[in-house]
Amino acid sequence: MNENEIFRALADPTRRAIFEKLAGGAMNASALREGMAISQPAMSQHLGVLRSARLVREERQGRFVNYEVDPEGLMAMARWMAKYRNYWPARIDALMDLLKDMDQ
Amino acid sequence: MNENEIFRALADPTRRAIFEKLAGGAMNASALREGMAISQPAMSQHLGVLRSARLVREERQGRFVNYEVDPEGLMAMARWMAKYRNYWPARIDALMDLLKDMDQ
DNA sequence: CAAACACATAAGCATACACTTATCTGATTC
DNA sequence: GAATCAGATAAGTGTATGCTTATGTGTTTG
Repeated sequence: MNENEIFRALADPTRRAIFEKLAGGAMNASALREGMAISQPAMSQHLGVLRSARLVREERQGRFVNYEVDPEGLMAMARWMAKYRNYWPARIDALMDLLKDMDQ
Repeated sequence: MNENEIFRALADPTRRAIFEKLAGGAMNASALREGMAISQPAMSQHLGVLRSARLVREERQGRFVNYEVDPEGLMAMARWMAKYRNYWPARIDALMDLLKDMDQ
Protein backbone atom coordinates (compact mmCIF):
# COMPACT_ATOMS: atom_id res chain seq x y z
CA MET A 1 0.00 0.00 0.00
CA ASN A 2 1.42 3.39 0.97
CA GLU A 3 3.68 1.88 3.62
CA ASN A 4 6.56 3.54 1.92
CA GLU A 5 5.18 7.03 2.37
CA ILE A 6 4.19 6.28 5.96
CA PHE A 7 7.57 5.02 7.09
CA ARG A 8 9.39 7.70 5.13
CA ALA A 9 7.24 10.37 6.72
CA LEU A 10 7.89 9.06 10.23
CA ALA A 11 11.61 8.60 9.62
CA ASP A 12 12.11 12.32 10.20
CA PRO A 13 12.20 13.38 13.88
CA THR A 14 10.77 16.83 13.12
CA ARG A 15 7.75 15.23 11.45
CA ARG A 16 7.24 12.86 14.38
CA ALA A 17 7.31 15.89 16.66
CA ILE A 18 4.68 17.60 14.51
CA PHE A 19 2.55 14.48 14.53
CA GLU A 20 2.88 14.17 18.29
CA LYS A 21 1.84 17.80 18.71
CA LEU A 22 -1.20 17.27 16.52
CA ALA A 23 -2.09 14.18 18.51
CA GLY A 24 -2.53 16.53 21.45
CA GLY A 25 -5.22 18.39 19.53
CA ALA A 26 -6.01 19.82 16.08
CA MET A 27 -4.08 22.95 15.18
CA ASN A 28 -3.27 25.22 12.26
CA ALA A 29 0.21 25.45 10.75
CA SER A 30 1.14 28.67 12.55
CA ALA A 31 0.15 27.32 15.94
CA LEU A 32 2.18 24.19 15.21
CA ARG A 33 5.26 26.31 14.58
CA GLU A 34 5.17 27.89 18.04
CA GLY A 35 8.16 26.79 20.07
CA MET A 36 9.50 24.65 17.26
CA ALA A 37 12.37 26.60 15.63
CA ILE A 38 11.20 25.78 12.15
CA SER A 39 10.53 28.05 9.18
CA GLN A 40 7.08 28.48 7.68
CA PRO A 41 7.95 26.77 4.37
CA ALA A 42 9.63 23.88 6.17
CA MET A 43 6.50 23.34 8.26
CA SER A 44 4.35 23.47 5.16
CA GLN A 45 6.54 20.91 3.42
CA HIS A 46 6.52 18.59 6.42
CA LEU A 47 2.74 18.81 6.65
CA GLY A 48 2.55 17.99 2.95
CA VAL A 49 4.59 14.83 3.50
CA LEU A 50 2.51 13.78 6.51
CA ARG A 51 -0.66 14.47 4.61
CA SER A 52 0.24 12.43 1.54
CA ALA A 53 1.08 9.58 3.91
CA ARG A 54 -2.40 9.99 5.38
CA LEU A 55 -0.97 10.46 8.84
CA VAL A 56 -2.55 13.89 8.95
CA ARG A 57 -5.48 15.56 7.25
CA GLU A 58 -6.38 19.18 6.68
CA GLU A 59 -9.49 21.30 6.65
CA ARG A 60 -9.58 24.85 5.33
CA GLN A 61 -11.12 27.32 7.77
CA GLY A 62 -11.09 30.75 6.28
CA ARG A 63 -7.52 31.68 5.70
CA PHE A 64 -6.32 29.14 8.22
CA VAL A 65 -5.82 25.48 7.51
CA ASN A 66 -6.61 23.24 10.42
CA TYR A 67 -4.61 20.03 10.71
CA GLU A 68 -5.45 16.91 12.66
CA VAL A 69 -4.31 13.30 13.00
CA ASP A 70 -5.74 11.04 10.28
CA PRO A 71 -6.37 7.56 11.75
CA GLU A 72 -5.90 6.06 8.29
CA GLY A 73 -2.10 6.26 8.47
CA LEU A 74 -1.96 4.59 11.89
CA MET A 75 -4.31 1.88 10.66
CA ALA A 76 -2.06 1.14 7.71
CA MET A 77 0.89 0.87 10.07
CA ALA A 78 -1.01 -1.53 12.30
CA ARG A 79 -1.92 -3.64 9.29
CA TRP A 80 1.75 -3.81 8.36
CA MET A 81 2.65 -4.88 11.91
CA ALA A 82 -0.13 -7.42 11.95
CA LYS A 83 1.68 -9.37 9.24
CA TYR A 84 4.39 -10.18 11.76
CA ARG A 85 2.20 -11.06 14.69
CA ASN A 86 3.86 -14.47 15.06
CA TYR A 87 6.89 -12.61 16.38
CA TRP A 88 4.97 -10.88 19.10
CA PRO A 89 4.98 -12.19 22.68
CA ALA A 90 2.03 -14.54 23.23
CA ARG A 91 -0.17 -12.01 25.03
CA ILE A 92 0.12 -9.57 22.19
CA ASP A 93 -0.60 -12.25 19.64
CA ALA A 94 -4.29 -12.29 20.51
CA LEU A 95 -4.46 -8.56 19.98
CA MET A 96 -2.97 -8.78 16.58
CA ASP A 97 -5.41 -11.49 15.57
CA LEU A 98 -8.25 -9.08 16.26
CA LEU A 99 -6.42 -6.43 14.29
CA LYS A 100 -6.24 -8.81 11.37
CA ASP A 101 -10.02 -9.27 11.52
CA MET A 102 -10.42 -5.57 10.81
CA ASP A 103 -8.33 -6.02 7.69
CA GLN A 104 -11.25 -5.89 5.30
CA MET B 1 13.98 5.77 22.39
CA ASN B 2 15.39 4.32 19.19
CA GLU B 3 12.25 5.18 17.23
CA ASN B 4 14.42 7.11 14.88
CA GLU B 5 16.50 4.11 13.90
CA ILE B 6 13.39 1.95 13.59
CA PHE B 7 11.45 4.24 11.27
CA ARG B 8 14.57 5.08 9.28
CA ALA B 9 15.31 1.40 8.82
CA LEU B 10 11.78 0.67 7.63
CA ALA B 11 11.67 3.70 5.33
CA ASP B 12 13.64 1.75 2.75
CA PRO B 13 11.60 -0.73 0.65
CA THR B 14 14.56 -3.06 0.21
CA ARG B 15 14.97 -3.33 3.97
CA ARG B 16 11.26 -3.97 4.44
CA ALA B 17 11.56 -6.74 1.84
CA ILE B 18 14.49 -8.24 3.75
CA PHE B 19 12.55 -8.03 7.00
CA GLU B 20 9.52 -9.65 5.40
CA LYS B 21 11.70 -12.47 4.07
CA LEU B 22 13.20 -13.04 7.51
CA ALA B 23 9.72 -13.06 9.02
CA GLY B 24 9.14 -16.18 6.89
CA GLY B 25 12.00 -17.91 8.69
CA ALA B 26 15.58 -17.34 9.90
CA MET B 27 18.17 -17.23 7.16
CA ASN B 28 21.80 -16.30 6.54
CA ALA B 29 22.81 -13.33 4.43
CA SER B 30 23.56 -15.35 1.30
CA ALA B 31 20.22 -17.11 1.38
CA LEU B 32 18.53 -13.73 1.82
CA ARG B 33 20.19 -12.46 -1.33
CA GLU B 34 18.68 -15.20 -3.49
CA GLY B 35 16.23 -13.70 -5.97
CA MET B 36 16.79 -10.22 -4.67
CA ALA B 37 19.07 -8.45 -7.20
CA ILE B 38 21.20 -6.96 -4.49
CA SER B 39 24.97 -6.97 -4.03
CA GLN B 40 26.62 -8.69 -1.08
CA PRO B 41 27.88 -5.44 0.53
CA ALA B 42 24.48 -3.79 0.09
CA MET B 43 22.82 -6.71 1.87
CA SER B 44 25.38 -6.55 4.65
CA GLN B 45 24.80 -2.81 5.08
CA HIS B 46 21.02 -3.23 5.12
CA LEU B 47 21.29 -5.96 7.73
CA GLY B 48 23.50 -3.68 9.78
CA VAL B 49 20.84 -0.96 9.74
CA LEU B 50 18.07 -3.41 10.62
CA ARG B 51 20.19 -4.86 13.38
CA SER B 52 21.03 -1.57 15.04
CA ALA B 53 17.30 -0.77 14.97
CA ARG B 54 16.74 -4.09 16.77
CA LEU B 55 14.38 -5.21 14.04
CA VAL B 56 16.67 -8.14 13.35
CA ARG B 57 19.28 -10.04 15.33
CA GLU B 58 22.18 -12.25 14.30
CA GLU B 59 23.84 -15.42 15.49
CA ARG B 60 27.18 -16.64 14.20
CA GLN B 61 27.08 -20.25 13.04
CA GLY B 62 30.49 -21.27 11.81
CA ARG B 63 31.29 -19.08 8.86
CA PHE B 64 27.64 -18.26 8.32
CA VAL B 65 25.70 -15.62 10.20
CA ASN B 66 22.09 -16.51 10.80
CA TYR B 67 19.61 -13.66 10.90
CA GLU B 68 16.13 -13.62 12.42
CA VAL B 69 13.42 -11.14 13.35
CA ASP B 70 14.04 -9.46 16.70
CA PRO B 71 10.68 -8.83 18.42
CA GLU B 72 12.23 -5.88 20.28
CA GLY B 73 11.94 -3.56 17.27
CA LEU B 74 8.30 -4.40 16.66
CA MET B 75 7.57 -3.91 20.35
CA ALA B 76 9.12 -0.45 20.25
CA MET B 77 6.99 0.40 17.24
CA ALA B 78 3.86 -0.78 19.03
CA ARG B 79 4.79 1.31 22.05
CA TRP B 80 5.08 4.35 19.79
CA MET B 81 1.69 3.63 18.25
CA ALA B 82 0.16 3.09 21.67
CA LYS B 83 0.77 6.76 22.45
CA TYR B 84 -1.83 7.65 19.84
CA ARG B 85 -4.43 5.09 20.75
CA ASN B 86 -7.10 7.77 21.16
CA TYR B 87 -7.04 8.10 17.39
CA TRP B 88 -7.74 4.44 16.80
CA PRO B 89 -11.22 3.19 16.01
CA ALA B 90 -12.95 2.01 19.18
CA ARG B 91 -12.38 -1.70 18.62
CA ILE B 92 -8.65 -1.22 18.27
CA ASP B 93 -8.52 0.99 21.32
CA ALA B 94 -8.96 -1.97 23.66
CA LEU B 95 -6.04 -3.72 22.01
CA MET B 96 -3.79 -0.77 22.51
CA ASP B 97 -4.71 -0.54 26.19
CA LEU B 98 -3.48 -4.06 26.71
CA LEU B 99 -0.35 -3.24 24.75
CA LYS B 100 0.28 -0.34 27.08
CA ASP B 101 0.10 -2.71 30.08
CA MET B 102 3.10 -4.56 28.72
CA ASP B 103 5.04 -1.33 28.77
CA GLN B 104 7.13 -2.23 31.83
C1' DC C 1 -9.32 47.56 -3.79
C1' DA C 2 -5.09 47.62 -1.30
C1' DA C 3 -2.71 45.89 2.54
C1' DA C 4 -2.07 42.17 5.59
C1' DC C 5 -2.21 37.59 6.68
C1' DA C 6 -1.97 32.17 6.38
C1' DC C 7 -0.11 29.08 3.76
C1' DA C 8 1.83 26.77 -0.59
C1' DT C 9 5.17 26.45 -4.16
C1' DA C 10 9.72 27.32 -6.65
C1' DA C 11 14.47 27.07 -6.87
C1' DG C 12 18.85 26.36 -4.93
C1' DC C 13 22.03 24.15 -1.69
C1' DA C 14 24.26 21.06 1.76
C1' DT C 15 23.95 16.75 3.73
C1' DA C 16 22.25 11.97 4.20
C1' DC C 17 21.72 7.73 2.15
C1' DA C 18 21.77 3.68 -0.87
C1' DC C 19 24.56 1.91 -4.04
C1' DT C 20 29.01 0.48 -6.29
C1' DT C 21 33.92 -1.66 -6.45
C1' DA C 22 37.68 -2.89 -3.89
C1' DT C 23 39.68 -4.94 0.23
C1' DC C 24 39.70 -7.03 4.91
C1' DT C 25 38.42 -10.46 8.61
C1' DG C 26 37.35 -14.74 10.18
C1' DA C 27 36.06 -19.56 9.55
C1' DT C 28 36.38 -23.91 6.90
C1' DT C 29 38.47 -27.30 3.90
C1' DC C 30 41.88 -29.48 1.11
C1' DG D 1 49.00 -23.51 5.80
C1' DA D 2 47.07 -22.12 1.33
C1' DA D 3 42.87 -21.63 -1.02
C1' DT D 4 38.11 -20.78 -0.55
C1' DC D 5 34.07 -19.16 1.25
C1' DA D 6 30.68 -15.97 4.21
C1' DG D 7 30.40 -11.74 5.52
C1' DA D 8 32.01 -6.93 7.08
C1' DT D 9 34.23 -2.65 6.20
C1' DA D 10 36.31 1.25 3.31
C1' DA D 11 35.98 4.67 -0.01
C1' DG D 12 33.74 6.88 -3.71
C1' DT D 13 29.49 8.39 -6.32
C1' DG D 14 24.72 9.78 -7.77
C1' DT D 15 20.37 10.91 -6.01
C1' DA D 16 16.99 11.93 -2.40
C1' DT D 17 15.81 14.91 1.22
C1' DG D 18 15.39 18.74 4.43
C1' DC D 19 16.54 23.18 4.68
C1' DT D 20 16.86 28.06 3.04
C1' DT D 21 15.24 32.51 0.57
C1' DA D 22 12.20 34.24 -2.66
C1' DT D 23 7.61 34.48 -4.65
C1' DG D 24 2.79 32.89 -5.52
C1' DT D 25 -2.17 31.97 -4.11
C1' DG D 26 -6.17 32.60 -1.64
C1' DT D 27 -8.69 34.91 2.18
C1' DT D 28 -9.78 38.59 5.24
C1' DT D 29 -9.87 43.35 6.75
C1' DG D 30 -9.28 48.34 6.67
